[in-house]
Amino acid sequence: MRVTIADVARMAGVSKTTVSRVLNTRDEVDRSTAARVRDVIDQLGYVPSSGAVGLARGQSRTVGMLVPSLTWPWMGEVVQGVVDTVEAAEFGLLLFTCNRGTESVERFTSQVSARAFDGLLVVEPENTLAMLTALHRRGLPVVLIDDRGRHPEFPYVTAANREGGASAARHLLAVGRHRPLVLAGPLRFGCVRERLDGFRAAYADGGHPLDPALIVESDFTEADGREVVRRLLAEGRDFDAVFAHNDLAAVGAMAALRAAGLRMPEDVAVIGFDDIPLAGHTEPALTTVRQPMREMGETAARMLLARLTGGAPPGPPAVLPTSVVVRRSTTNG
Amino acid sequence: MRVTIADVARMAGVSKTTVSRVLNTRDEVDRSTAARVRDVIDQLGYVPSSGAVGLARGQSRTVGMLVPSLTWPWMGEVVQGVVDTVEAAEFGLLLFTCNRGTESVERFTSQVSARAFDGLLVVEPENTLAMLTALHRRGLPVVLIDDRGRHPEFPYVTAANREGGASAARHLLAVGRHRPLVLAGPLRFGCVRERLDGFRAAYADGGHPLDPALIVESDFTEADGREVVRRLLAEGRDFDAVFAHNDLAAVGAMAALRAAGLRMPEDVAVIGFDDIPLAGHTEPALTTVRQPMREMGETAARMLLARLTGGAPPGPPAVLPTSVVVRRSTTNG
DNA sequence: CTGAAAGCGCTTACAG
DNA sequence: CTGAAAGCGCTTACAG
Repeated sequence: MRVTIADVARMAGVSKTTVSRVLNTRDEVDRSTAARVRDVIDQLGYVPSSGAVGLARGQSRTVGMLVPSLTWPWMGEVVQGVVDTVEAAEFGLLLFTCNRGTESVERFTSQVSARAFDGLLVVEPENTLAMLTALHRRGLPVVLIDDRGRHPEFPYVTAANREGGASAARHLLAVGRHRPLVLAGPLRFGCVRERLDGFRAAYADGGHPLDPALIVESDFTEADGREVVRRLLAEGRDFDAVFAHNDLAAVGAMAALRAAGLRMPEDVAVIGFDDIPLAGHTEPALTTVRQPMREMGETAARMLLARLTGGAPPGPPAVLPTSVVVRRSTTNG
Repeated sequence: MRVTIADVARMAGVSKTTVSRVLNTRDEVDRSTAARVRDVIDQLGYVPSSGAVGLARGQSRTVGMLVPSLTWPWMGEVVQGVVDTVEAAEFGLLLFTCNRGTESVERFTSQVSARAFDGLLVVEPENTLAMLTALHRRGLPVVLIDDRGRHPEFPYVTAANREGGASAARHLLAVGRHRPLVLAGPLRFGCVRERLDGFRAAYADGGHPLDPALIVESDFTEADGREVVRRLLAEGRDFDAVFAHNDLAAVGAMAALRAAGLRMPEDVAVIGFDDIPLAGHTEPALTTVRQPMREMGETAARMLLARLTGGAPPGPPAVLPTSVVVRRSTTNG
């Protein structure tokens, strides 16, 4: 049988109220009484029922996390950062995905109403934004981990995309590349426009304004990255570098370059964005702009916990710095 | 304010008992009464509090999952399989990691005692086995997703390691390799011994017994895979293939082979185990024995849910088939 | 410093 | 078919 607070109270010869007080370390308890109660707790191995505590207190000490997919290359880092932070605060983490469309969204929404968690972390909400806004207005604390759009309604954490793009440009300029191809992501995403802006501005500053014909929209997939570069090479376009807006597209670009018999980095230098695990293992290894995914998860979790435990107000977005990880695809020096 | 069952009861002109009955679709309710109650529920947007339901019923409709790390290359697939299955059954998934040693293990244990979840899924419990055994004996349903050891006490799901090793051997034999190097994982792991046994038996069957000097223990890391192969090449060992017990070690082996100026697959064919995302992107792309990670997650979740909802007894282990994914590292035909 | 009692929002015998 | 009441295991005014 489960050990309850009543068992502890009986055995310690006090009321449940008193046990509850020592559990919650209120200082109104006599020291020797408290010590006795603590002894009994240890002896019985008593642990409060989280469900009962949650019901009585009106909160669950649990955080929800909604992700589009767990199989994206960088998602593990984000979730790891969140789990670590949430566990350290002695909260639980309830994980949801919304990969099955409407059905999962509805199921998810009802979990919220069921008060299964006190606050919510969301990664890149593309089709759940309306739902999230409604939940947020009803009072659910929400923090976004999101690069793709701007959501003034929510606190969020993101990477320094503009500066990331600029640093990619400065790196390519430093290795002497003046005609870069930009393999951009979908231009409807905020992060894509920012990376592009930063990159463009830095090239202009460097005295080599971008050729508009060498800015091409792609869709973040390896297949499309490969196809776009193949096509441009077939058209005879001239470029000495590729800045891909994510590593997967960069890998596709590298495949197309290799197929065309071009050497990297001698003929074309390639730089990506993300620093997924794969980046260190391509041939040549891929130089890339690193997004601090784990730190982004940690930061988002801390922001949410601050609201939940401290009652802190929403607070400004957190923009975490990127860094260029230099590998062989841009330099063999 | 939160809508409760009392609100619904009042508005529908019935007792809370009746509302609870229609919620739980007991058939003892008059059809028109039930319809009226359902109307009110929709109108109010009422959703039962999961905490209260859990307390009253003595179970949480939540499954716990304990993983060593979320950043391992194949972990995303496993967790995705679990989440999908658990969500479809309208259970929640509470995620834990134990990457911070004793402290996290203790915190985790107390979550169990707190009855935060009804059953537990565990991935490769290396240092938590004692704790898990204790929990299991106290009545917590546990299912393992584990290749590394044999745990007769628990139901588990695993891949067909022996057959996987045998299929690697048959593939290498089919491409004409008779002197393979086996880059084994740590021999204390069950999966390693099984992969080795299957591989050895298939080579013996093929008329080419393995050379014991070409079976080398390594530690599943890329760095060690590289170092081992480098050393063997330096010693002048003669082999025409490498069977690495995981893809990461295979990638290390490929780096060492390339550094030695050997061509793949012409001089040495390489086959790995796992089929992590990276495998399709190495140069040459890596042939490997695929473990169905997502299916393993799904299966484990189903086994656990069967116990939780159907009260089914523990049941036998599930052994899922592997398959050889042929890429360029073993054949350019 | 301590305890009796009400309450959190449900479910479930039990009685009718 | 329906409801009053007790109970799940806690917390928290309130009173002393």
